[in-house]
Amino acid sequence: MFNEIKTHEITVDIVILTIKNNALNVLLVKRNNEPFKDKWAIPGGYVRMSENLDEAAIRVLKERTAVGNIYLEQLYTFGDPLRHPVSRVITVAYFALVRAEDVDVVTTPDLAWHKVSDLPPLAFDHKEIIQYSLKRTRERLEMCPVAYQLLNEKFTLTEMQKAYEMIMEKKLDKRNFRKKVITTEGLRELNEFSKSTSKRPARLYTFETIKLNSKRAHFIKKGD
Amino acid sequence: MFNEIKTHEITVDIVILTIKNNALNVLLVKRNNEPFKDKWAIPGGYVRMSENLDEAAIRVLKERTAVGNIYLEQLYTFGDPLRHPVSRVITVAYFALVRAEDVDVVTTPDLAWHKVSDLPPLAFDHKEIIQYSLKRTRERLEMCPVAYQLLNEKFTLTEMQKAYEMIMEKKLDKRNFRKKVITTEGLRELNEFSKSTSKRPARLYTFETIKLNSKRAHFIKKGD
DNA sequence: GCAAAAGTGTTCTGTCTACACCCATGT
DNA sequence: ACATGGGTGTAGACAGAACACTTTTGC
Repeated sequence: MFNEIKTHEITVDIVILTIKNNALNVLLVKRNNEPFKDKWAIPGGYVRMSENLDEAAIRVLKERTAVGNIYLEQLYTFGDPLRHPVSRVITVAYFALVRAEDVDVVTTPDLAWHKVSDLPPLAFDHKEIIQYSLKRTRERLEMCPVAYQLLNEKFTLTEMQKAYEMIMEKKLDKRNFRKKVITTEGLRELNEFSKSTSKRPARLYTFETIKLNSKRAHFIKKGD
Repeated sequence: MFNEIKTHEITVDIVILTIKNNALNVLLVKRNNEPFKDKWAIPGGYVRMSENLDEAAIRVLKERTAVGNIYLEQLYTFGDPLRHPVSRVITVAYFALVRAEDVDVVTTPDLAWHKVSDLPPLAFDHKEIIQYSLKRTRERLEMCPVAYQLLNEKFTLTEMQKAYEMIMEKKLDKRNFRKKVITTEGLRELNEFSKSTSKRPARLYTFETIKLNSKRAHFIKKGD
């Protein structure tokens, strides 16, 4: 009986977020097959028999980007029978936060960063998946300094504040932000200063230790 | 190639929690098939082609219990290739909070409530799934009054405090608890008092409105 | 009348918010 | 010298924590 068929196609799809050009960006691929041919989608792939879900997510991530220092967390599993117009595909969605300076993506007309505030039409339910990943990122931000995963290894407090403001979608008070952040465990003040930008150089900071808020989230280091 | 096989068996498993006998309890079934024959497990079942994941979870829930007023939320998807010793089964875990007074479970030697503080050996990775559901319940408790889903429709503040203490696994201060809870939106003081227990009767309260913290969580009402 | 649980306020402390000016540098 | 972003402190509001006694009832 149709209802009793019990094997399904399972994919992982990954929302890969980074900060680029002063905005939060997500990596999208243009589909070159039906369904949704020529529409943009988040990167994904089938789960293989021999790998667990996290491994599948990491594999898909590495197929698209050469990156070190990734924050990776399972987001939610989407399984509406109609989410895929042709067959039944259940997808385990992940989201990843990556550093712009660490990312090595060869962007082509078919693989590109898009501002999350200005997304093209997306395949499947990928818009919903991206929206949910933003909500989850906001929640994480309040609990542990995941934002550091979006920042370069050395960063100024203004850069960090910009990152928070982008994700939280609201302006923060400079003095209050710095006061709070400086008391954060694991943040270290460096004796180095930004030089690139004109005007007064800003002190650089770095994170020495990060506490994960869940044993089910991963920080993947360069070379893993 | 083996690695490329892309369909999997997919199940939903549900951690069903309630308060019984002054303790947090989880509903378990005794398996009557291999693998793990005669071990306890959380209720689960295969996802059918025509239903989405939430529907599958609700169906499994209703196969085991006749209940109204359920809080139901997707928990996490477990997909380790070795979690099932025989075949590859990926499970989307859910957790449900139900009211003792609403639950109609015919408990038998093969279907019974167990105190979460005193679990028997469990099949598969179900121990881990239960642990994670408790963590999530704690998180939810801090954000929205899901505890009301575990309490009877009318309850005393002491009962509510006991529920919080069981889930948070720590003692709370009576005066502070009451002060905070009474300012909660949606809690209504009734002109009724508990009679059953000896000693001074306690005022009863009820929730009139509950805010969900996520559009992906459900309150399922009686008769749905 | 006594055992048992119900009910009730105040103080302290730490955290979050709002808010405006001087400083160091490059041009 | 001036334009630009970097850097700094204080006061008020609010929320959470600590803490002990009186009240009401059943027996």
